[in-house]
Amino acid sequence: MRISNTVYSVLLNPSNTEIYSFLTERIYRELVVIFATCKVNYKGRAESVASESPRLIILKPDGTVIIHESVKREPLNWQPPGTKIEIMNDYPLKIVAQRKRPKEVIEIDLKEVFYITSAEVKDGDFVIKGREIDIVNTIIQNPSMIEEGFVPLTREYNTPYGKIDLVGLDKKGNFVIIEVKRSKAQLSAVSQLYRYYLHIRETKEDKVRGILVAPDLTTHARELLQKLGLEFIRYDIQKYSSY
Amino acid sequence: MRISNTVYSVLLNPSNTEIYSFLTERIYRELVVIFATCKVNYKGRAESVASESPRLIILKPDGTVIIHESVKREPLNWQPPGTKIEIMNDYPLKIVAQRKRPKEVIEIDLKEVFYITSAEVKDGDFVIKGREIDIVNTIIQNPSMIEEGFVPLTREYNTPYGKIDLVGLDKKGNFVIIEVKRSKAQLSAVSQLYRYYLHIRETKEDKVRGILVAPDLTTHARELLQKLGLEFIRYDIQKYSSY
DNA sequence: GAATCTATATCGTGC
DNA sequence: GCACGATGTAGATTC
Repeated sequence: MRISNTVYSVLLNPSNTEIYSFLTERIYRELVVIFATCKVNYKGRAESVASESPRLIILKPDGTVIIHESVKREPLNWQPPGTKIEIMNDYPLKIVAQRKRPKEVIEIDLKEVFYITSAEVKDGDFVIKGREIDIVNTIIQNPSMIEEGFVPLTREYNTPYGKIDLVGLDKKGNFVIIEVKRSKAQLSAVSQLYRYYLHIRETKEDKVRGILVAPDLTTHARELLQKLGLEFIRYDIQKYSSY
Repeated sequence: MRISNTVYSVLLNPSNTEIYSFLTERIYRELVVIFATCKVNYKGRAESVASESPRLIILKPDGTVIIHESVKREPLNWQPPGTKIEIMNDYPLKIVAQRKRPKEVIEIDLKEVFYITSAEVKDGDFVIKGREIDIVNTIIQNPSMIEEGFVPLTREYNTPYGKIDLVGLDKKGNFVIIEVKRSKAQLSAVSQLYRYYLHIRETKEDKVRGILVAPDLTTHARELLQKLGLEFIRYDIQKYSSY
C-alpha cells in the first residue's frame, strides 16, 4: 500500500507461514509492529518471565526491540539498537533477540498474532533545547550571573574524579568549580560537586570555591552544601530564556 | 474483530471523521496505535520541535503517550502515565497531551494517517529478579560474605543524607555501613557511601566502617575509596545465584 | 571499549 | 506531593 511517499503493509490474522515470510523479509529494513499474545523471557544483567498476554511488539530497522503492555512509559522488555534479531520458524513462532555486551537475550513466543504492520520510515528533523549544556552556555555568555568579576576558563574540565561542568576564576583569582543542574538539585549533586572540590583543593595550590548552580535545591542538599563549605547560586530560567 | 478474548479494531487510511470518532471512543479504554505522518511540538522542562515525518504513536489507557521513529529504544517524544489526552477536531487533526506537574504539553499534528489500531489489553504476570534488592537479601541470609562475625541490623536505614542499603555491626561492635551495587561501582557509588559514612560518624559515637559491595569497581572509584578510608568487598554473582 | 554524566529520564518507596 | 535511590536504565562524549 502506498500513500504519498510512505509504503506500508498490513497483515490481519496472518497464518504462521505468512508471519514468517513477512517478518524475515522486513526486519532490519522496515519499522515492524506486531500485536499478539506472547510469552517473553529475558536473561542477561537480570532475568524476567512474562506470562502469555496480548502485547505490542516493535522491531526497528536498527535492531531495537520494544515490548509494551497497556501501562507505563517504559517497555516491559526491550533490546537496544544493534541487537541481532532472528525469526525462528517453530511452533509456536519465536522471535529471538540477542546482543553481546552485555550478553543478553529476549525470547518472544508468539501465540496468537492479531496483526502485523510494516513501513519504510525516514526520520524527520528534530531540535531540542533547554538542556544542561544550554545553561552552561548561558553562564559563559553571562559570567556576571555567577558574580561580578567571574571569568570562565574551561568547560567539561576533566579530572580523575569526573568532568567539571565549568571552571573559572573569581576576581580574587580563586579557582571556581561550577556544577550546573537544570532542575532542583539533590544530595547527589552536592556530593558530585564535593568530589571535584576535594580533588582540585588537593592538586591546585590556589584557593578553591565550589558553586552549585540550579533553579533550586532540596532542604537536605542545602544543609549538606553548607556543612561542606560549598556555595549555591540560583539560576532563574525565566531571566535567561532568551537564548 | 474478536479472536479468543482479545477484541481489536483496525482502520486503514481513515478519513478525518473516522479518526476523530475512533479515537474519542477509545482513548483511556484501549491501547491505541497510530501510524501517521505528523509534526510534534513539546514544551515543558525542555522544548522540542519535530518536522513532519512518518511516526508511530502509542496512546495507552493509563494516559501514556509514546512517539517513535525508526531508531533507538527511546521515544522521540512522550508523556508518562496520568497525562490528559485530547483529540482536537481541527484541520489538521491534532492530539494534545498535557500534564500539570511538571507542566508539560505535547501537540501532535496528524497529517496523513495510514492506519489506526486499538485493542483491549489486560496485562499479564511479570516476574523479574537479579536487582539490587536481591543482593541485599543474599547478604542478610549470608552475612559471612561480608566477613566473619558481621551482624546485619537494618536495611534501608534512613538518614537525612539518603537511605543506607544495609547497616550492621562487625565482631568488634563497630557500626558497618554497606552500599550495594549490582554492576561495576563507579565514582558516584563511592560518593554516596562517603556521604552516609560522614553522617554516621558525626551522629554516632561508635567507630564506623563504610563498605562498598559490588561485582567490581572502576580504577578511579577504587582510588577515591581508598583515599576516603572506605572498604570494598567483591560480590561474586555466580557464587550466590542459587536463591 | 571503559568511564563518566545527562536525561523532558521513569519508577518505586517512604515520609 | 517531595525527596531519594535504583534502573536490564539509554545515550552521548571523552579518553
